[in-house]
Amino acid sequence: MSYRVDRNSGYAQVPAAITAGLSRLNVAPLCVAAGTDIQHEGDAAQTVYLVESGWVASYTDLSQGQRQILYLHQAGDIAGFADLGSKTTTCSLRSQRDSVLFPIPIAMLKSPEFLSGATIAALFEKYAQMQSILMRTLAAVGRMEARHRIVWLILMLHDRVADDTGDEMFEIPLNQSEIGDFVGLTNVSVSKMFSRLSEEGYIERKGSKIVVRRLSDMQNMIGYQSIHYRPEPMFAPAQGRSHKRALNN
Amino acid sequence: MSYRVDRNSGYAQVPAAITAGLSRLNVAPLCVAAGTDIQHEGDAAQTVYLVESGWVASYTDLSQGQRQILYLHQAGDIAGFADLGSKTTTCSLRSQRDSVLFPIPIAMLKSPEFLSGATIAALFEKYAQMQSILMRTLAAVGRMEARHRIVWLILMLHDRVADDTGDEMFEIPLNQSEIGDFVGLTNVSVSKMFSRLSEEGYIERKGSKIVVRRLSDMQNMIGYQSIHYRPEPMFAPAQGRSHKRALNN
DNA sequence: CGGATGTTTGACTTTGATCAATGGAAGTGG
DNA sequence: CCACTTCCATTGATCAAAGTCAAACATCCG
Repeated sequence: MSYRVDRNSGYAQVPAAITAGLSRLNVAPLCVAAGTDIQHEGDAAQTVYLVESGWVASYTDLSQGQRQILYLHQAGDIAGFADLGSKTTTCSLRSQRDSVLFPIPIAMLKSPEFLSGATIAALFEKYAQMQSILMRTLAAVGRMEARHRIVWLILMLHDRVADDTGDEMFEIPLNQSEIGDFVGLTNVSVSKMFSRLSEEGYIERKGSKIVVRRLSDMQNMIGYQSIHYRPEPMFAPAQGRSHKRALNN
Repeated sequence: MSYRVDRNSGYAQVPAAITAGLSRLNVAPLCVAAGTDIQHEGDAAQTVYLVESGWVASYTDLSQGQRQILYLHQAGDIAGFADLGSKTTTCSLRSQRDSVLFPIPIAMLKSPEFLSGATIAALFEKYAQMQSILMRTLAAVGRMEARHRIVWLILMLHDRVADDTGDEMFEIPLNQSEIGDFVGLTNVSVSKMFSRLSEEGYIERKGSKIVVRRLSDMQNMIGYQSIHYRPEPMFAPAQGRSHKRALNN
């Protein structure tokens, strides 16, 4: 697996090629406290946000007051990209934790100055990864029973947050109502499912943190396939080695 | 809205900039009959497919035999992009109707030959649009009751297939079980919802085709916002003026 | 301490799933 | 042309999973 990174947030970080592009633009970082509304559905679409650290949620509110969280952006993700082609934004953004963002004006994003070959490659890769995660979310929400959705959420976050320290404890940057808004349940169901999973020894809960105790049992329960970040850059076909089997288990 | 196009499939078509990139690659079109499996989950990820005409579905099968249709690709869409960064594909592809595809090897997709400025622009725009539709799907599936999901599906397809001929009849390229696999219901529920919508005069059914009879009532029912394709190309590549500000028209 | 925020639990209700039978349309082969 | 099959859609009866409602409990914090 390799790909270790220093930061405590696991190995998610802004790809070097994007950092490089960014440095050419002279964009100032933006620090936001947890719970800040960064963008509201319907605003003019002018900026995308590259997450440097923290957690940001993309969500949308439906006509009958229900909310759907569409994506949890971690370090290295770009929020707001879906609105690149529209006049107004179609989703809202909110920081779930204290976060640092780089607001990139769309005009700049499209400038040749930013779009060097390596940066384009990194962006494509990022978008592919986000699309893949979105699709997995859709499959979980569309076709799994409540219990399995929660297991899926835990495994997905565990996967995205994983580091090699062996410390398996991590935090879900959502409260139970928000978890419900993410996986299509109510806070009550979420609470019940968590309690059951805890009773049955699949997870252990310490405050808002979680330890996965029976990882492979949970993976088997829902047939979970690990999200594998590519250990080698997309545009450097390079030596075959590495992820032979990264998958299953 | 403008943007009329000749073909009978409404105004969806392959963006010119992508056609241009394609012509530099010498890719032969691939004709597939309706119901053909084009790619299976787990295959090596080597190719993406640009849809020239027809309908292609991306789907995934879950461990307990359930299927989730993730995306309906129409002319101009690219299927398989989510696997750009992985070794094996995470979704399967199937033609829902007779279709013509351009299989683009990923190595070629990444070649500078294909990736001219205008082609990059068109790809970004396409991905943004697909991400946006995926997010809307997720919101519908995650947070709407059965009846509203069906209404959403009809409106979404109506939107994507719309042309200006005033002929409001269109075909859903899915049978009722597949519709269920798309919006997270069973075929039985889908049948009941369609029957009710028809009784109530929202739609009219002629064989496998549909006419929307009370469009704005349906839009109000679920607070539907039209997917708006941008009336002008994002990078305005053709006439020199290139990337100045193309956006927020 | 009081207030805000979030979680847990139980009683009850509802939506959509499941099961099963029926019917229709299209295609095939004799 | 008629049996026969296959694939799909429809309908009704029943059931179960998750939603709703409401109250209690926990934590945190000034």
